[in-house]
Amino acid sequence: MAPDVTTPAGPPTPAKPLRSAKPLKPAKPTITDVAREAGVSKGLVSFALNDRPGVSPDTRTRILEVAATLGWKPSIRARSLSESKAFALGLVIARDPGIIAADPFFPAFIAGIERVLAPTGQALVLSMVAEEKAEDQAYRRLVEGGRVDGVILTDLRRDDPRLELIDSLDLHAVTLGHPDLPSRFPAVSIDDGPGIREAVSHLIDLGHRRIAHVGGPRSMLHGSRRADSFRASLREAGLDDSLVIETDFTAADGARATSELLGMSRRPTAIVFANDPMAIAGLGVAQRSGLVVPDDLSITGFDGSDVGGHIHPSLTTVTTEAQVWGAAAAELLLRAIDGETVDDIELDPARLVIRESSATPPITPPAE
Amino acid sequence: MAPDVTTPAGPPTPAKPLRSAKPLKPAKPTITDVAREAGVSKGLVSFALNDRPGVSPDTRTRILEVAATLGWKPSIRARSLSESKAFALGLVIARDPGIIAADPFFPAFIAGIERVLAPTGQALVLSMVAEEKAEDQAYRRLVEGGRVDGVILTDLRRDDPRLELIDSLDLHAVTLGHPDLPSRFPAVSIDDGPGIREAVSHLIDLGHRRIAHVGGPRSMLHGSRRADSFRASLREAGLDDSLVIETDFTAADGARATSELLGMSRRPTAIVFANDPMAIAGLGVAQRSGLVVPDDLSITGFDGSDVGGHIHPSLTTVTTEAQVWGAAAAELLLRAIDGETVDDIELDPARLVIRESSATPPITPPAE
DNA sequence: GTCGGTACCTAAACCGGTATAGTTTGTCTA
DNA sequence: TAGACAAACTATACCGGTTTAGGTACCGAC
Repeated sequence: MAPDVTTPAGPPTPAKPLRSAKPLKPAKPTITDVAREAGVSKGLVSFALNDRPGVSPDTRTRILEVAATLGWKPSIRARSLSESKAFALGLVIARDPGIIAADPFFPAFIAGIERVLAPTGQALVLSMVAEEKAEDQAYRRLVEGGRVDGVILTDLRRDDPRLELIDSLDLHAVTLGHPDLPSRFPAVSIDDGPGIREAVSHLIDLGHRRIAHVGGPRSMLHGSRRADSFRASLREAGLDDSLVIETDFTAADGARATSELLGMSRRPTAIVFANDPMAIAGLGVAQRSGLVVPDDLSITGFDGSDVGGHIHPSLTTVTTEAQVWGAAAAELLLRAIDGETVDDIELDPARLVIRESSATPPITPPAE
Repeated sequence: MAPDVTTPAGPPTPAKPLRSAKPLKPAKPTITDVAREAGVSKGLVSFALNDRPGVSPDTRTRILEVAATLGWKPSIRARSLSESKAFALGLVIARDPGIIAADPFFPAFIAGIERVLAPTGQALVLSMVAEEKAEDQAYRRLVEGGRVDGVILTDLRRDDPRLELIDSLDLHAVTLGHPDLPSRFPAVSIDDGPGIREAVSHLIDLGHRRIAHVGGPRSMLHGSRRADSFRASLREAGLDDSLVIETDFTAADGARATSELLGMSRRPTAIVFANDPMAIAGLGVAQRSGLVVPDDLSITGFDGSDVGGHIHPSLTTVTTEAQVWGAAAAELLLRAIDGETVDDIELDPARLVIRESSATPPITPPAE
């Protein structure tokens, strides 16, 4: 037999140095493959796989078996196009990464969303933008290509323009907390009020009379609502409610606010912070200026963090179940997308966890 | 003509009470609408919109104008199906939400990814699972339906089974850090070594001779590498390198490890922690047991957090630029997906930031 | 005058599902 | 024994893009 000239004779070709040593790609099966293998039409396979009537029991099991042995998995891409659905939810976080990093809320919240989404085969598309002005674009990007079926709106603001935007984009949504505008979107909310009130009355019970609040931005609804609850609690007790300082939720700004409060001629004996990172930073400022917490100054946080329980003194804080929020929001949104008319959900109110950073005030009021 | 009995005659049906008061939905335009409006074929519109040759300049501009006035936006769903691409990247985070919450790394990392992704129109699909065993499922879900074109692998472990898994799933990937197995995936890495070495020699320069390390899980590569660097630095200085305690990265476990170290007969005068939350918890333990930091004990953290700079004393730490990591990883992965052959990227090594929690050790060594 | 080539454009297939109209088969009824 | 009707199944259109195979028209060249 003549040597084959097309492939030069010689030593057996050494295995060519593939970057990936995979010779043949499995080429994952489509519904057409299943149909051919089962000897039925494509449409019938679709029926069988979606548990719809009009398929004889025998045929149905045969189709399912073939699909299983072939390892068939539905293509979300095809299904998306065909059903005009994305099978995904969107979450846009519009905060400076530095702030989010310090805030234990989002990771737990996202974990809660995932817990609900995973079993349904849906996915979470996350978009994180630094500035609020880029937020519009983020939502537009998500919806324009049809990437998501709905979004979860966090960090609601006063007169939040996103409500209008989402509405105009014809998208489903749920809000975290009740917006201050009429909204056609269901809301998942926790009443911050009881937690703040608990914190304030805890401090009053201990004997504090000058209590300050280091709050979040008033432009954010939960920020302003915590401040409102704080003021209301103090007024009801007949105390001065004017010691409220607004911050941007960062540890740095929390430290600044604390310095300001401690520099007053009649400084407060207790400070209620709107989140844990600020409380921890405030604790640092107090200690730095020679005060002993809680002997000279009591401190409470919000949104219980892991570290708060381990610092010295450990932080009295108001805990919220971020995971439960996430799960509830995802569940509600999925149902809304499914066409159900859904109602708002009220979750259990935030609760105070008393630890070491709060105690009776000094007997002689400071600087008086 | 006999009255139609199928639809009973009667007053005109009143407008049904819509929940949304939007009468007509805009029905966003497709490429076919553009084609009809511009008087050309669908295919030509596709050519014009994708800057491909074969379209006369006049026609091209006309098509683009029509597309603009109609407000046409490409459907990612259709494009996905047609091009067999998802136009999305996946990130699976397999840690307990509590740990992630305390760790400032991920938010910044994700922000970095977004910064690269947003301009390209791609999206980030996030999956967060609590247990490692659910991880496989998470990756499978992402890839099966074709939701992502590639994934970013964080928290590499020893003999990480995911490398094999991703490979078998025929997916693109980048790893954060070099895996300990041969891998066909490009890696983005920061050498933790210099940061740890800087921290150790900083402490040695201050006069410390008994230095301990509270490290991450040895099963995680960056955990064990930090520990290795720590040991090597000490050995090179001729010091005891045996004081290494393994933790799970949580503040609670950091506190436990610190207690253990401080309870020793000859306790260390300095502790190098593998992350900031553990360092802060460790600081709490030290203070609780009556030690003054940094006079009696020096402490360093890792992965500089926002709060670390505001506690008292402020935390000496090793900073890593998580945002830069994220951006680099996303960029690399996009290029790999595009078919380019890409090389590993080495980022600037982590650097020590000296603050207040490190100082000269006490003159009389403790408990001796 | 026609041949070849290029520039511009159309028609139609394709991606992998779902939805719907229509066909076959069998059974029950009149 | 035809007609009605339901069950089981097939064929095909459709979602909205991309891609490829053709098809004109116009050009210069021989």
